[in-house]
Amino acid sequence: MRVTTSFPLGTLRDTPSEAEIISHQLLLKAGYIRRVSSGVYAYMPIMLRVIEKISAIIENELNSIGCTKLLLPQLHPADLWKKSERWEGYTAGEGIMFNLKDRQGKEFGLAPTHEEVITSIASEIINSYKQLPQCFYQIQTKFRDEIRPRFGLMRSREFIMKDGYSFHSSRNDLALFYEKVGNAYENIFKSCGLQTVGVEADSGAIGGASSKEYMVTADAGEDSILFTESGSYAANIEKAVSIPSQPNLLKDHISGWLETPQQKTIFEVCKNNNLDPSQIIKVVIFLAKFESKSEVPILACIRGDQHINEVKLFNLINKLYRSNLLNIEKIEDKNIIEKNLFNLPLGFIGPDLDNETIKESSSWDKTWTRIIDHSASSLSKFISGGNKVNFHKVFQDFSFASKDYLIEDIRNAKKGDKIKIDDNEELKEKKGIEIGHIFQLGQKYSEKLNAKFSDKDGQLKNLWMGCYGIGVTRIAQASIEQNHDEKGICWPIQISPFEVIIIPTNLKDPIQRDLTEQIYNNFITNKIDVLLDDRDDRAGVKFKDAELIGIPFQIIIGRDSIKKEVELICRANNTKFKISSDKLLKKFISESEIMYNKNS
RNA sequence: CGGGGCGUGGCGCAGCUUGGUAGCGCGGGUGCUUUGGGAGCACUAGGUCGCAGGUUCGAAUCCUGUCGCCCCGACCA
Repeated sequence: MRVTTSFPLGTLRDTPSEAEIISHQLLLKAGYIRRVSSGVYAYMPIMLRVIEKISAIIENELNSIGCTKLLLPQLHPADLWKKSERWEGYTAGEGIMFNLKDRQGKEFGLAPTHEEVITSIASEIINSYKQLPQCFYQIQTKFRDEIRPRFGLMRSREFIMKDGYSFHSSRNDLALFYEKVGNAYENIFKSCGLQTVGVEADSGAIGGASSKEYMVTADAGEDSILFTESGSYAANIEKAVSIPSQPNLLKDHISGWLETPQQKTIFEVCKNNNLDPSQIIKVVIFLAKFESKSEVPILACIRGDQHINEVKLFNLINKLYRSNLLNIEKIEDKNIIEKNLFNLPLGFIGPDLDNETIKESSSWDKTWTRIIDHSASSLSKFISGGNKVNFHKVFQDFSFASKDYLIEDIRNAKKGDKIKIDDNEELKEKKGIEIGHIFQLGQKYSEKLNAKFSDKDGQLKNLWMGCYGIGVTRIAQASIEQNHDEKGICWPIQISPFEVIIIPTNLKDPIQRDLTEQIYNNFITNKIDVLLDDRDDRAGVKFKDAELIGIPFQIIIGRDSIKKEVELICRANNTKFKISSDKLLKKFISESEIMYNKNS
């Protein structure tokens, strides 16, 4: 490709002010993407080459474990999503699915994911266990109506994703294939030159049993991951389970009521009464809203030095009730409290808050669903709200084990916690960018969509399913987050838009010009991804651009052309080789091979 | 949706407090000089100051509304 005639670069001198994190700034500054609307980007030619390289790596690896590529529609009829009972949850209220009506008034959604479509199609073509297992995948634009798109391609409303769906005759076969995909994923990310961690994850709205996320570790990441140094454990903070630190037990002589005027937070109560947060039980109230329109008030208790994990809480409540849970939110709004609750001593609530606090006139469930975290239930003596404004009290031998209280894990694990009682290893925390996610869905979708096959005994059974995602555009940006310096991007060679860029420093010099053409043609003939910066610009400009766009190798053609000598420079570590032009190709091939092997 | 900030040429910004008819740097074009680290000089094109109302003799500037964008939070395969 020649910059002047077929590959305009579109780099910017200044960093656009809209970008906050480095990878987003570089994508814009180096001319890879242009913003069209909030969370909607155009991928410029140079970006498309990166996307295609990543896609090729993915395809290669998935094909090798027997997956088959296809392409599914992006416009999905609402009926299909109503069958899986996801239409309401994905469109109404907090819905993330763009949806629209055609001229007949028929409803459609723009697909954020394809379980429904693939399941209905697969069930039409799969009839017998003899056809199993099968795995179909596609690489395609997905849509999500993000409330707040941010960080460029990291959280955008339109993005390219590889999504795959597998079908199996048994739970066991699914589990085996899931492992296989996990291995393929490790290979894919390695081949992309990325450092990733596989972590246990929450399976979220998509549902299903087991789920694993692949994270690129980077400070700009939006997820927190907890792991042990030895690698024995790694999980998303949403999912992580740990042993809380030991509490400071209350002294024996403390008992009865504590007057705590205006002390509504744990911090204030501790400061004014010389207490430790682990001696207090914090009570937080939530409202759970269900698809069936029913609303259930939740009383969640946890030790004062710990935090409630709302994902765990959500999953727990979702399991507890029949109807689909839409969301849970903290009850904070004064109007809502006044309308539904009676004399709520906000800031002074205890675990024994009376059901009488819920007004008869309220549309809510009339009893509190009481959930106590293990960290709280194990305290035999503790301080909590007195259910009376300006008072806390000491609870002694309070029995959470009675039938009114559910003792569960609703706690955020945190760094410093231990994993096992007999193991001293502590959890560490890092930020991560989720670039892949694999799930064992089980039979959730095949049941809803009636996707069956005949087993060996001729019996109709529901298909077992897995689903597997990789954020293609997210990989591109995450890679920049991991591979850049003060000059710009340093692509891993495997996903770089070009392997090498040729920079003639002075094209007016006929010797340089001829040598440039000769080298360029030679590289093209040898099927090397080469970009020729044939702009009639000063050398400095071309050097800066080459560094900014991050091509791993540069060939500088300059003064020594007369001696048929050129320079080969490695972008990442700035090693330079002065070399005769007839040995250049060979040298480049050996150097680039080293780089390919090092990264993968 | 709550809090904060910003919309002025392709990009980065000044001007707004105190109204007087738009400016700087970079980028673009042309010419000459220069040519291994974002060149110099000269000339030049390009903006209904997000949009709509209002106040005023006069609005980028003041007022009202509205749209868009960014950041924090809530939210999130």
